[in-house]
Amino acid sequence: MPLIFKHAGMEYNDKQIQIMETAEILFAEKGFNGTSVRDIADKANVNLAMISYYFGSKEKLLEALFSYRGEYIKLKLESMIGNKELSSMDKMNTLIDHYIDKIMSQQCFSRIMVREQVVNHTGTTAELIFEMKKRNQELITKLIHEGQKKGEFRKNIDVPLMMATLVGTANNMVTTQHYYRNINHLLSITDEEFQKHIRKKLSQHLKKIFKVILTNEE
Amino acid sequence: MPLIFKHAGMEYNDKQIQIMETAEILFAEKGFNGTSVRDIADKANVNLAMISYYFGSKEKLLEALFSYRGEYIKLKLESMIGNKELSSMDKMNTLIDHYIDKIMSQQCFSRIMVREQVVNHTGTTAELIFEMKKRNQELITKLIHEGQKKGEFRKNIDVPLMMATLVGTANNMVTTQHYYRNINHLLSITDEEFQKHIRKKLSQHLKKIFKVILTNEE
Amino acid sequence: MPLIFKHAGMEYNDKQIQIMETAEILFAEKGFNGTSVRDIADKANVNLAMISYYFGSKEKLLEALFSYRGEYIKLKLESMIGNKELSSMDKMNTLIDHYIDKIMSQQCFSRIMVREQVVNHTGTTAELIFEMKKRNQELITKLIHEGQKKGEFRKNIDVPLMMATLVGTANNMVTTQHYYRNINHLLSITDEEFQKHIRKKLSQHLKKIFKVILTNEE
Amino acid sequence: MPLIFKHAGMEYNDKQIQIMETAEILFAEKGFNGTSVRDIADKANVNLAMISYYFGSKEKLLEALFSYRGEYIKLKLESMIGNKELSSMDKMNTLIDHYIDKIMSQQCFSRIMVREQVVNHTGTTAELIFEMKKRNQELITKLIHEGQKKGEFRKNIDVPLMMATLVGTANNMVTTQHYYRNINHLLSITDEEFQKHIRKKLSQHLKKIFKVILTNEE
DNA sequence: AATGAATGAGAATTCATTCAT
DNA sequence: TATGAATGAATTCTCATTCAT
Repeated sequence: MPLIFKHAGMEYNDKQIQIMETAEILFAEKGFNGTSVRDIADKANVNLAMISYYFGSKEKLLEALFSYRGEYIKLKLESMIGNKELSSMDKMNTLIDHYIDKIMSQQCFSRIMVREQVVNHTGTTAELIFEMKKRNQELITKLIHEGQKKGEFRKNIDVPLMMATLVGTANNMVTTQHYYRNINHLLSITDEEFQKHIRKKLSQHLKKIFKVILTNEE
Repeated sequence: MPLIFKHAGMEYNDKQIQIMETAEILFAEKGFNGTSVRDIADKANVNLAMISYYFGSKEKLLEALFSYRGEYIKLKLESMIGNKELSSMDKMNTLIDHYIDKIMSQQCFSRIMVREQVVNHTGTTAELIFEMKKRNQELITKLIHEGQKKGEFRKNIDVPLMMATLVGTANNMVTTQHYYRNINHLLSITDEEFQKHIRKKLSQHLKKIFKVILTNEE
Repeated sequence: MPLIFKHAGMEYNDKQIQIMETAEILFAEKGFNGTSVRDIADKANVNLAMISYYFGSKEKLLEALFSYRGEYIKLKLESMIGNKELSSMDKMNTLIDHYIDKIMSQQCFSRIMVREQVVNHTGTTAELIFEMKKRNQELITKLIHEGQKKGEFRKNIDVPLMMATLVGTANNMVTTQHYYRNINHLLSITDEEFQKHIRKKLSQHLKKIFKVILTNEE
Repeated sequence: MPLIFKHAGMEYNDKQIQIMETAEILFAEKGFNGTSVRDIADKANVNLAMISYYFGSKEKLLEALFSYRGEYIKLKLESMIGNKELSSMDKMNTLIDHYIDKIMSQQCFSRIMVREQVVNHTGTTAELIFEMKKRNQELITKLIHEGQKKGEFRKNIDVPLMMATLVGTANNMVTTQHYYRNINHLLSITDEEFQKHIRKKLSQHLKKIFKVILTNEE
């Protein structure tokens, strides 16, 4: 059984990646429970039994997907924290763009995360999400403390609430973009242009909000 | 057949409400596909066949739940729009509190909505959500136009983006509140107090944000 | 329970007849097992429970239908047997027309009989069919003996085989009439005309056949 | 998925044949709707899920059975049509025997066909029956035209009516054979002998009838 | 290392019937 | 006498997983 070796710094072969990326699309589209392993096998053009063979179970496939997709933000964050040449607000703005970039470029995964977060908070997946969240929040808190120390940011910043706005707004846009496109008469532009448009709008919008949250005294 | 009379102004009997409210809890906890009708029947202490008997199918039960829970905001909104004694900003602040109130007091239903919005945008449920969203957005747009005409609000307000922040932030808080409670050392207070705390925090936070979005020229 | 009085010379009230005639149409269309009592109740515009109330069970409803429809041929046959003014061949031809008339005018019931005959030969319905068949066969055998005694008919007539041709041909025409209409380019005439056409054709056809069977010495 | 390869010239593996032949017996005995897939699985000694696995659904199992059993007559007919050494009447007599042989040797399937023909004329099964019927009728019509051209057969032969007698008589005998055996005092002979007896009787009977239909002028 | 065949468990739904009123 | 509400049993079908090869 090749299942054992998948831990910590796990690496996946082509077949496994192919399966995970297909599963990602289907999970995003129909939900975890709404997707059968047969659906995944068919769409990924692999043998049905291969999914159990490589991942052990459907549940573990989801966990693998989380470990495969979840490493992204951390790296970006860590590399930035120590940088002395940037102001704390610059860093925060960069961070906002990183979050937007992650959510927008991994829309399928974002949808899955949103769904999984909503349901009951037990199981390995929930733990993975929790860990990810916690780690990110710690780094951001560090960044904010830094800004507070430098006098750039005001005191009494409720980090989780602030993050709820960042993540909540971006995720909400991802899940309601078809509606946004309708309302704002953006049906004629290409999808690529539309994605760019949303990113820009989100970026301006959230930066403006964050500026108020982080600096406005009153 | 008791199925027929469920249209427009639909009224539900005690058994039906009992089933819907049980389903709501379970759907929120385990997702629609993760909940079996047997789960619902068991928890609601009704016969398994009664669910099909009263609602026709699991899908239609969800739809019934939407029609049962979805009428709330509209009424609140409509009654406020015409009020001449309030400033537009007052109305908007009232609206924010209404949204928070709805999302916080119907947390299970909010979770279900979030999940359903994430998956594929077809089917009766999706249509119901779409209609609800559209109706609300139209009323809010009206309110904003009113404020713009009076000079209270600035031009160029992106309503869907603004709503994404309102709804996205509140929903994100609902789904991550256990985490919030941990981080902010609020484990000792009662749940009731905690809920009150969140509401207050959310209210302040979103009102502050909205003030900037709606008035700040820059 | 009003079930008791339904035996022997049973009489049915309007509601019961309404139910039986609706059931007859549906049984013919979708088969006994393919028709639910709910289907019947809906189509007959009666309360669902009324069917059990009046007939005891779905099975007994079918039996009632058989007793309601099955009395027809016997009477016709009996009244003819003793008639001394007709030749045996005349009687046989009249009999053929009676059978055709019965099968053609009660097509739904004929279909049901065909279906029920095909399945396993146990149960009250099977017994009813068997009784009916036996009685008819006895009368016909009497008629044939009469003809043989008079020298009109030849010896060695296999009555069941002969009846198989009479009943089998007519039933086959009933169940494949849509096909017959296609093949013979009779799509433009009215249904009434078409039914008349089939009856006439069947009558000529079977009389010709019977003449050979009954008289040709070979 | 083993479902895909079942098209046109379809071949079935042992398990599939085992299932189909068991289903055939049960469908003949209790009707399609009267037989549950569980019945079939139990009697065929296969896993319940295997039936869906191999055939997709109960309905498709019936269709498979039709495709498995329905190819028989066509081949016999086609190989005979062109034969120049036989008279048209010889061919017709051979045809009669072929039909009798098919119906008598595949009694279960014949019963199923009779039942399915009786109910509503929609769905794949109905289409399969229709196609089969049409094809056979066309070949027989060809044969009759040949006989008419040669002066062997009279004009104005109603083919569907003639076929109704052939098929209707044989099917009626199949479904009422237990009754026939009773009446004609054939209870002491073995089943094998009885079957042979019926075939012979049917053959003589139908050939005699066909001779009249096809040649007798008046 | 990879897979076709198979399966036990459980899914949603329908059904004929019952029963209190 | 008639019926709305209710239900236990059975239905077909799908599912994730296993296992021999």
